[in-house]
Amino acid sequence: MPELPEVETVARLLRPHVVGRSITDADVRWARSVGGSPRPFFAGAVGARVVRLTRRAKFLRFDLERAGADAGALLCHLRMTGRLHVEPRAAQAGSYARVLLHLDDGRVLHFDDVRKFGRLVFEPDPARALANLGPEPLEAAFDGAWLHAALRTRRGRLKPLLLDQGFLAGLGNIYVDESLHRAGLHPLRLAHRVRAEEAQRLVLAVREVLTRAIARDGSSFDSFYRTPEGLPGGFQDEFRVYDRAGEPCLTCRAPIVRIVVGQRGTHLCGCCQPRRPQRSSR
DNA sequence: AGCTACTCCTGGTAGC
DNA sequence: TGCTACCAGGAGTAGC
Repeated sequence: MPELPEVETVARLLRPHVVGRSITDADVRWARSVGGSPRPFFAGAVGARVVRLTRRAKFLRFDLERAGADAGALLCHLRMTGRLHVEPRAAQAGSYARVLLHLDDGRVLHFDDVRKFGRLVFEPDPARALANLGPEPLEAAFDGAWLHAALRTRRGRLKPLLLDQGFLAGLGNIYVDESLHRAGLHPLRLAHRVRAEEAQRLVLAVREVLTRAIARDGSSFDSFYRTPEGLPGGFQDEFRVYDRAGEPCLTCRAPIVRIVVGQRGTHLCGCCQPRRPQRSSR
């Protein structure tokens, strides 16, 4: 599933192909993919020029201009099976193509999405649309002190909170499981009981996992995620718990177990991630 | 307000 | 072989 590292990879690889290009036409093949109504999408996108492509949380943001003035943005969320890629005009659209944007260099930006959960919408005020997201985990503001203070105000379990994009932006099921294992924290730990040094460990684990995953162009454990170039990522080779139920923990050899937390498959090592906090030595 | 359950979708797979 | 039932999952929304 595209999470922060996958979306970051898509932004990096797509950028040289779309920044500076004008959108000359749009072909909407599934209306809900553009927010339900093709007409405002068409009006917002066609004739505009892409001046920037950035990532915020799991969103791709294509900033648009008309006659040199800001003209909103296209926001794309890939959800589980969305894929963006640029092809020559002659290339045939796949059977899962949901939106096609024709560019002024004769090429076409394809938004494919098997499960139709993804979105490519026109947003006149992108800053407002993205305003409720939590901090970026790779930015300096996300540190142990911030996380500890933020966790103390929450009554719920650790994992559902880390998946909440309003709390922290960009993590999904895979990277939460991987980060919690590396930090030695059980996903069902109560957020407000996480101690300062544990929050610090979690910050370092999240940063480490995301940085490694970005370096490997994300994770492709099934057939869905591919870079815009059509290649799989490589971080699935570094999974320690995700999709490894029954296999030995790479740290202690105990079998990885799979439980369900907030309707999500959750993978952990019961030995390295104890349910009760370890006694502090001091 | 803050948390949990349900919904959207479809391909793949397990079971018969 | 071919059918059915069920699973995966991000995030918006409804409900407690």
